Amino acid sequence: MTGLVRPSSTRQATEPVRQEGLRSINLELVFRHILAAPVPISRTELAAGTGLTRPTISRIVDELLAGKLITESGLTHDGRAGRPRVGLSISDEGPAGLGLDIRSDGLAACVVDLTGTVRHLAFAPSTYDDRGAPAVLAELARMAGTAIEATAAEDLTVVTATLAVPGPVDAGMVRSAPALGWRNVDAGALLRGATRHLDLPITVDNEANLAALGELYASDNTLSGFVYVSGGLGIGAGIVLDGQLLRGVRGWSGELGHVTVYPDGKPCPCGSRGCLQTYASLPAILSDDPVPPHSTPDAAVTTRADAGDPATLAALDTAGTALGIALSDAINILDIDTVLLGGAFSLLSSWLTATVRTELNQRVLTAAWAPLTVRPAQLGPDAAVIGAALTAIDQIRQHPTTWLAR
Amino acid sequence: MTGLVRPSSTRQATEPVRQEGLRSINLELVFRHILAAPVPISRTELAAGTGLTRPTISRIVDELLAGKLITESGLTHDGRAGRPRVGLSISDEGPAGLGLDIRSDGLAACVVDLTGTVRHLAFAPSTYDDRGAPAVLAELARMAGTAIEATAAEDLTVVTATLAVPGPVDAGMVRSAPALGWRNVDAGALLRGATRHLDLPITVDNEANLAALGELYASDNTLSGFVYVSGGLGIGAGIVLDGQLLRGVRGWSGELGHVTVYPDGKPCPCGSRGCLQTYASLPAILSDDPVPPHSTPDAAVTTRADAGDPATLAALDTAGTALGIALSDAINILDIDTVLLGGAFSLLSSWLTATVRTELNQRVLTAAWAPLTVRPAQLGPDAAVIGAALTAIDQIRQHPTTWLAR
DNA sequence: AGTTTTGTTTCATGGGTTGACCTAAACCGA
DNA sequence: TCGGTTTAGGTCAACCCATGAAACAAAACT
Repeated sequence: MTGLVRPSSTRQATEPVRQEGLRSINLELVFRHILAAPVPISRTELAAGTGLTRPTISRIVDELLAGKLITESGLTHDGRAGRPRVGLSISDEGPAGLGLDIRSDGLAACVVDLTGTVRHLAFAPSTYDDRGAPAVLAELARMAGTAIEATAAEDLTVVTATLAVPGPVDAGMVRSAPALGWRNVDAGALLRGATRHLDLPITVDNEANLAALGELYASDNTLSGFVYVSGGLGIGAGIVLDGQLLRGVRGWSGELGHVTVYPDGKPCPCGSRGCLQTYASLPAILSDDPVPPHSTPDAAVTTRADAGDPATLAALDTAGTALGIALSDAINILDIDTVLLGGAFSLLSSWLTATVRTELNQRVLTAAWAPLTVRPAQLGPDAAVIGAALTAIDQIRQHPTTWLAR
Repeated sequence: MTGLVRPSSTRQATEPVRQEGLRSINLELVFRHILAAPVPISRTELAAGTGLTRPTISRIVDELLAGKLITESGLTHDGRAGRPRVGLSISDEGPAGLGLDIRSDGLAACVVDLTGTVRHLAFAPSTYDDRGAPAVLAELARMAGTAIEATAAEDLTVVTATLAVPGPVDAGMVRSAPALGWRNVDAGALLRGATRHLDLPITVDNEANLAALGELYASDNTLSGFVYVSGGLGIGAGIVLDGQLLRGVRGWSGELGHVTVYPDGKPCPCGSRGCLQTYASLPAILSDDPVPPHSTPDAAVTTRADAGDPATLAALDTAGTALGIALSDAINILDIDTVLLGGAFSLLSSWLTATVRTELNQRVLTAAWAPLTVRPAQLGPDAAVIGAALTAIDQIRQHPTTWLAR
């Protein structure tokens, strides 16, 4: 994995750059080169790649080694004459990122190291009907503690945490998360309180946004612009353009579930009519059939579809059509070339993909000469936790100087 | 006007920064501070604002003065004790940007100086039925020559040109512009050929995109995220988020005219059904009534609406509703807070705004707690030319070093 | 004339570069 | 097997150049 880093030729400083700042810029440049290298890279190769001289590279590498951000990983004997090169690669010890996720079926925690490898992944099934937000976040704080302890044994230091929540978030405040029965819950403050002893900086973000970032990492940056559609009790979307998450003015972008599909269609709890959610969310696909006890909506739909239940198949067709219409709106507006079906949709993709493609090909103006990709997400239900952990560590990946200055 | 500049805390270098690069970073920082200042600013104020020391500011200011990017504009006697401050402001001589626009009713050319002031604006009524792209672009090249000559007399040097075209553009290639009857016309190459003697770097972009940038400038950066909807024979949109134009993966974003409003609605020439264009474009509002000779579609609609023609008023209502639905999709997806009605819609706004607002308030999820603004665009039909000229000059505004190094 | 603030000059600092020289560790040919 | 060759990497000087600090000059006010 090479991370979220995208080259950008523009440089916009808001504060002056002094000589010391110069070193940190070049240090970050070198670090990004090491991040981007698929195999361990030598000092000389770095000098050639960055344009800096060997003495400067040596200085910087020494600093990175001292800060445990990179490691020397043995010699490369490639048969050529001369002294073998010393490989440098991102350290799998040192700083790490913690991801936390409140999923419809339980709580998840995840630790990712600097290389982007998942080092810890825990899941605890849970429901939310009977418990309030403080209890849920206290439980999550316990899981965070366990994750930090477990990875500390492997010489990892968790430096930041990101919490994924199924709903729009605004500076740590969860505006509304119907799946959890939350309204205006200050999840950031609650979690900070519950993890006070850990002293972690905590960020809260939308689940679909983080899952999109997870998929971006997992794709090794082969995706340039895509929508991650997360199906569940509601429908959310994370939009990535040019390797960057599109957050909107207030961070409430990606409300695909409330895009109008049929202007005079079914009423939606939001007050509008014909929202995508009323056709393609799990409750809509299940219509009024109750979910059997000890099962989940996700499982109920897949088992019925597998069994060939005609009502369910018809509902999936309706859902796919509606999803395709909403997505073609998004693509006409945004000009992106890939759709990732995530959340519950990743399990249902075999019933949805064809229908979605049909609608896209008909309705997206540029589809005629620029093909679109529709495929299930890679990381499945763990996309959001992993994305959250990766986001947390990405701050250090992009700005290693802040970690070195700790 | 303060320009497109937005502070960005991230710094991502792809090439090493040496001492000289350091100076250029700080030079650009200082230049942006001067751009952002509403009134002439002194060296000492710059030092306080940027965090650099006065000697450094003096050095940089000397360079900017030598390069004619700024001028010393007299002393400020504000009654306080001490030596009076020497005001520094953006030069209204020196580099300038040229904008060119192929409008449905004619050709336009515009020159804007570094301060963002329009210094030259010319319009030549014209139709396209009888002429091919080469003839049109040759005419435009003549207008460019005149504009450059006229402004050279005022000590302005046009350094770049941007061409606005009503249709999706891809590296200078106009994919399709139905209003002009163009398909796959390499407008960039043709214009470069016709202006070879002027030796200008030429960019081609979508008309709605450039108009959006024009409105952004004109708003003095009070807009953070907005959609500029351009009504005409078709419907296009320019989307600005965080002060930056959203171009999409291939630069084809903003195809609002082909957003699906009624999935089983009227067929559209694009092959789909129920596209916004089939309800809200000028031809749709005029339905089948022919435009009188010596009039334009724009004028025909406004005169009929002013006269209270019931069919036209009904059509405007349908158009407003469809526009509101499509815009609410865009806002749910993008999270922006302002809609600017541009092109022909700016003339029709008194009949459209209320209907659009109604739909937005019903269909946008966040409208309940975050109010939306809907208003006509400020610059009217000249938005695109002005935006094009501003884009051209904006390269120097953002990276003055490239101009100094010429 | 003294004060205050602005803008400039002078000098020291410090980072990066160049270039030279050196060591380490592989290969190669005798 | 051994010394020569080749390449990687480290170390040291000298230099460049932008910034910062402090002293200095300029132009207003009191």
